Amino acid sequence: MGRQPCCDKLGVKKGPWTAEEDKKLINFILTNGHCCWRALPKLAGLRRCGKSCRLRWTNYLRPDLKRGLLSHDEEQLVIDLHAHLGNKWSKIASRLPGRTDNEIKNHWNTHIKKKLLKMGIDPMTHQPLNQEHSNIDNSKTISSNPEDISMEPKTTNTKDVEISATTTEEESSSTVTDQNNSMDSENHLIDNIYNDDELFSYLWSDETTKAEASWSDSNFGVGGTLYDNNISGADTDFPIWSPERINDEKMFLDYCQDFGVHDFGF
DNA sequence: AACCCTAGCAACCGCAAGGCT
DNA sequence: AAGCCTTGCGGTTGCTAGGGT
Repeated sequence: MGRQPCCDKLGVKKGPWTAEEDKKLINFILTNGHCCWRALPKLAGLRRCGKSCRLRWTNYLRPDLKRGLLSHDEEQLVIDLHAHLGNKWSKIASRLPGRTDNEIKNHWNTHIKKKLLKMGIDPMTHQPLNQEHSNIDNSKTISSNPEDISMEPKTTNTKDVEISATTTEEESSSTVTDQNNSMDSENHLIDNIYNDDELFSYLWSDETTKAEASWSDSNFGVGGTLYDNNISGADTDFPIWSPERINDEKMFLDYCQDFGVHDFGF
């Protein structure tokens, strides 16, 4: 029988999204959530495949996304996590609130890879290029097994990220640092989100009053949580932004105003 | 001014995983 | 247990803007 294509190719638009399409997608998701990506385009009046809609939403339209280049700390975290996890971009992204796997992957390929090469470090193995072979027998200091890597070459200061050797320890230690990191990131997120983007002020501006109801019900998760924790990875252990996480309600409302959801009826 | 080259990023594609029946 | 469906992931492509000649 074979796999059913993700969408009937006929009549499905591809390529860059228009502001109008973005708006439709945002409106629909704010109103109805995204219960079924496959059915979403039809329901939202979009000539796109569900996959494309999901990608657009998760990589570009989600209101909890950070925008702009990765900070030095974030970059360092990516390097450390990559040393540990390899090309598991979604897992890496799950440790960086507001960042998407696609964004991190792109950043890795365009910036970090080059930086590491310039510093004489193999971006895949995280070992010094000229020592790759001589270190094969010296696995105590630098292991070729990603699970065992306890130290990356000191590319930059690593004070903010320390990943211990074992998997379980890694989880707990990185959780602690992630929490610190994500608290900062969270503040950053609230400060920075969408401040500078005219497109978004347009996209989030009007025709969204019907979304009012959905903000208070379960469309965005239990008890009004804005986002499903699984959006960027199943094992997220950093604090996910949600109204509950913001201490007082006013702060939440301020936050909403920051990216234009004041028009949704708050 | 026109052309070429390159870097960066958004989006697509194919496959895999997991859930459901 | 098997097959189907949906979603998620990682690799890759292609467009565009900016810089250089």
